[in-house]
Amino acid sequence: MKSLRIRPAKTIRQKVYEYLREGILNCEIKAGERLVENVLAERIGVSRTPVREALHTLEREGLVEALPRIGYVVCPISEEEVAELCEIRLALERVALGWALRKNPEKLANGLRENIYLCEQRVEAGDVKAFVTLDAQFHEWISRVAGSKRLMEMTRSIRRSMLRYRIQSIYREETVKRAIAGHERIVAAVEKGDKREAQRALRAHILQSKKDILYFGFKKRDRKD
Amino acid sequence: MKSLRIRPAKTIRQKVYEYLREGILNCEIKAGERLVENVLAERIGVSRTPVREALHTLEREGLVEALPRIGYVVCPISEEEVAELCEIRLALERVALGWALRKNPEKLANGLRENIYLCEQRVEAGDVKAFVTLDAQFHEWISRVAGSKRLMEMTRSIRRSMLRYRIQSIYREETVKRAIAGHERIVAAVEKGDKREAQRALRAHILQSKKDILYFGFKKRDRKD
DNA sequence: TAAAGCATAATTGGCTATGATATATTTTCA
DNA sequence: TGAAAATATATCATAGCCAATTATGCTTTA
Repeated sequence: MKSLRIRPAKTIRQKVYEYLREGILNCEIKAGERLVENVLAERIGVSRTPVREALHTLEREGLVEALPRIGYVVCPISEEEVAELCEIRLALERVALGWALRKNPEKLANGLRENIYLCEQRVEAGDVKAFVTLDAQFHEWISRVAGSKRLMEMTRSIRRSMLRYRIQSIYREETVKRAIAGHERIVAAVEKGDKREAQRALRAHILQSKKDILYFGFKKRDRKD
Repeated sequence: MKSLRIRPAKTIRQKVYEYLREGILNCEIKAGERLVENVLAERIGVSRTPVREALHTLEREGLVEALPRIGYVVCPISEEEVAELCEIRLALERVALGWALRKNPEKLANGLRENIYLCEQRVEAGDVKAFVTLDAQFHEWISRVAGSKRLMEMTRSIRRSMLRYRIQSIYREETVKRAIAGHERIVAAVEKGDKREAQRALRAHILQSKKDILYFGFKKRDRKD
């Protein structure tokens, strides 16, 4: 019997792109660091072409800056940008939540409720790190039920970008528990079918996470420039 | 005296990208049409490399779909997508308007007021088509004053995508005049410093344009599938 | 010594050619 | 007719090359 393959095999440029993206988001590749086509190609063991194209994709996503004929550098970070991203994210996820509630509130509620269950289970077991993935899934579920591929891509991209900053705060039990409480409030409103309250809860949740990020991600800095 | 050049010369891939983008937005390249690297490269008179990279950019922007190992096709259009885009656009421009009002309301008001003046001038002179550009500039100004490069890119990209649909409605004197009136209401609120009214006006304006697009862009269709 | 000028290196942009791979289409043959 | 095989098509990827541009280090000179 032939094997059914829905997803085509990943192209090399996708693999390279994802590899570099993860490196940047996990801060293994630091802000300001240069990315040189040749060096990367040799290190990874592929030709320049897919590396080049992966860098272009990263540029379009805003993770690296392309300086023509000079090279690529990982974009630096700033508090303003975090605040910016949070507000854009909030606006987009509000739209997603509205659509999801209109389209299929039961499906929405069920998925979110299950996610919270998994979160609590993991956190109780001491596995705080699992929250990174589960949190992403929580928010992605909203966009998924909303049914807009475009909106899902946009929110996902923004959430990803923020991972660079969240990394400082997201592993703390304190912030994780607060985030789960935020999720809980959203789900409760969704289950009651209260759209306004759900959006208020989403707003509060995202703004709280913004505070956490800014506090834990930037408090230690002491730059003068 | 030598000319000062801040912006480096455009790369070929940028030119190809813009060329194809305009073609798609103006509907000279129709939805469903295939884009073949070789054919385009030969027709344009460049090698395959920049064409390829331009296609990747178009894909990331959502104008073409990449079928791995098969080719590229111009994305089809649908009413749902237009509605989607309008709502996303509304959410993002609301954010932009809020920031712009907070940052520099005078600069915002002055730019918008001048734009309206230019619009009226052109329309009175019978040049309805000029509105396409001026309308883009009106909305871009809001994002520009807001001061977020990211937000500006996002709203611009969405507005551009919609040009494909707007093309049907935007040249009609009726809709142009209605749009200018919408702009007028926004500016009036901005000049009074009334943020809530400004956002209401923006909302009304964008939703009206949504109606126009859906009416003039889709009323003639009679598909059965 | 310090500044200016020059040569060189580094890096991406772009072109060409070629082969690999996956999909679509046509032909062949039972 | 219908399935299997061959062919065609288009992207994916590699390799190597040159061009354009910027950075850098060295040399020269006042």
